[in-house]
Amino acid sequence: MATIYDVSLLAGVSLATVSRVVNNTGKVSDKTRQKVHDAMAQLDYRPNTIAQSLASNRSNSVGVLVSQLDGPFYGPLMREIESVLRSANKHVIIAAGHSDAAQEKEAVEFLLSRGCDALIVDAEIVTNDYLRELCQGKTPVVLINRHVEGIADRCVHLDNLKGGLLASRHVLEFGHSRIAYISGPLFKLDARERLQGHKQALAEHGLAFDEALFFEGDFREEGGYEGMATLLDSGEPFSAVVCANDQMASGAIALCLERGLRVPEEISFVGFDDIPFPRYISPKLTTVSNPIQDMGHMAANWVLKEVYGQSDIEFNHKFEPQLVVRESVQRALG
Amino acid sequence: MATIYDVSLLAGVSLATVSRVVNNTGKVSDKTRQKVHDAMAQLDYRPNTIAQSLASNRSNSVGVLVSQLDGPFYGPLMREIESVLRSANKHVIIAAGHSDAAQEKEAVEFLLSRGCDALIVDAEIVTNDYLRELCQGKTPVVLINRHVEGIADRCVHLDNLKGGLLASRHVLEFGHSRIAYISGPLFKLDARERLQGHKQALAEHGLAFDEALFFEGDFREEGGYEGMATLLDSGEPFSAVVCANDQMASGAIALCLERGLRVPEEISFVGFDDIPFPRYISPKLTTVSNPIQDMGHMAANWVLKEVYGQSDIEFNHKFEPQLVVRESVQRALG
DNA sequence: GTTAAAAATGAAAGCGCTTACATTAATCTA
DNA sequence: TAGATTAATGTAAGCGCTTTCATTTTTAAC
Repeated sequence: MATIYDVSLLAGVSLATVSRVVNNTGKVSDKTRQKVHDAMAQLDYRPNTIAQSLASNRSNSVGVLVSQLDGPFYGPLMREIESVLRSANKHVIIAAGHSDAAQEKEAVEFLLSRGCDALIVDAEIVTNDYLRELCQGKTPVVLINRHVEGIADRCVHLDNLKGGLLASRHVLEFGHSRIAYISGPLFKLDARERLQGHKQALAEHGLAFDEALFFEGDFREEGGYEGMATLLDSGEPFSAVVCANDQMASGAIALCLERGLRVPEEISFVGFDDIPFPRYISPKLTTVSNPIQDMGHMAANWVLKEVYGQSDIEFNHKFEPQLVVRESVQRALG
Repeated sequence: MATIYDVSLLAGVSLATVSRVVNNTGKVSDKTRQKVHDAMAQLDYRPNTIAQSLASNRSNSVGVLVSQLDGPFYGPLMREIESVLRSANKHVIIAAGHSDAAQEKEAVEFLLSRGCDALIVDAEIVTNDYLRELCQGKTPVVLINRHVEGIADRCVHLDNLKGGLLASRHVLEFGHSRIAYISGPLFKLDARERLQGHKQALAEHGLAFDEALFFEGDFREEGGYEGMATLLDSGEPFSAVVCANDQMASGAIALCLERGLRVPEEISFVGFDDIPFPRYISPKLTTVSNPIQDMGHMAANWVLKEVYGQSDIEFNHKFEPQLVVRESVQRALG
């Protein structure tokens, strides 16, 4: 592999000049530039990005921490981030936190030691204090899906409370009053916020929150399935189920269909996130949109702007969920 | 950030010695090692991986190229790769090819120039010649989801033909004879191989392949939905649909349900890949398993073994699909 | 107590690039 | 046309680490 030195030799110029044309910095005469380009082409020269990073103290890479690499939620987020960054010729190092404090921290360390110019972090478990300290460091950090006091200007997040409100209000307005709730794991902030929205909606309609109609799931199909079974088996009557995400809603609906319950005729369902798949089940799932891609877009552009001076997007911290009415909620009987 | 030099100063030893204890190479007396460890701890020293890479010509990073970052198929693949590699303290740089030749090549260039120690490549579009040449290079490469003559020892792939055979045989054995086929995009090898399996199964049963019952989709829900509409609207009779992947099957089933067709009573369906979601629709989708995670595991371990000398897994090139019988196929009437 | 072998350590030359600064060439001004 | 600007190029010192090779220290052998 040819080095910059080989190029300078062949072109008959100095290292500095080659570097200038490679990076398009400083003044270079057209004639010289051409010579250098020719030499680069002839040698099939490609800069060693590692050496560039070391010398310039810039890695042109940004670290992304998500809790999982797969799933309908993080996939689109990463896709959006990668796409924005790549079109600016930056690239992405991805690490997974697996919803574990130690792994999240280790991943951050890792990305930092890898010389990332910035971090986009979707941390579920680590404490606010840890994140505040992280933001103190010299590597710029954006937080996704999390609102942390004191560093609000670094957070891109969804108004989960409002989302929860929207979902539950919808079924309430359809006349349901016995409403089961399948929650996400409560160690996750968004799960707690959505639940809070639900409770608030209940209160608005003068209804008390009933522990017997509550199940703490895992944000996955399995949890919804299991939660639905538990709820049904408890014997408590209810006519609608609000699920803290679409995956659990899908699992819950699957169980209902297995047991021969008709949806939405006998039980209504609302989800959360508006992931693609449940649009293809029957009934099509009524849900609350989560503009995760927009948030990824925003985070990536923030990095472009703050770190590379390349974007002039206006920073928007808080994204609004919206109710997406489809077919899984029906008016309560009686 | 403390450098190795600071550590050497504080510990009162040379750079070389610090490097030795950091990398656990060469001989170092216990006493010295302890001094160095103390100094590192005191300074909160963490090696600069970029400098390490430059000096050692080893980046401890492996590049992964997939066609998409999201979706039910690539997510688990990446998860598995990241997990294996990370537990060996390597890390992953991910790039997306977006099913476009130029982008795939650019991504490979990018990963190469980034100094990856190895590449795991799921390339859909670039030619076999390109891949053969790539494998010639000094960076070791494993190919996933693709079988290329001449470099078969670098390929980890699924027996798609057999999978296609399994799927179609299943409906054939249930007595169907008018079988529609919704294919993946034919520029993709796996789509072609699966189709070939279908044709072969047809031939085994003395049936001719009928163009009128064929639709070329896109491996996404939309394509299945659209394909189903086209097929239905064509007026050609058929009692079963074989889909080249589960996503298209889901889209196709969704359309049927919209039109009030009962599945599987009126139309039977088989999918391919066995992704999680369609297990939660009704009817549960009969499909063919695609051990994508196993393949990712294998590819990652190959890298560990060949590049880092760390694994002693036995290399398995070809993975076998299996029929997963659920509820979406019913005996043909008459 | 020598001497040879082994173990521990250090000196220093890179790895391929960037960049401040110095130098030289070209252009302008009066 | 001398002197002052400005443009173009080159020199060389790093960036933080690894690694070869030489040197010193310790241990072993007799």
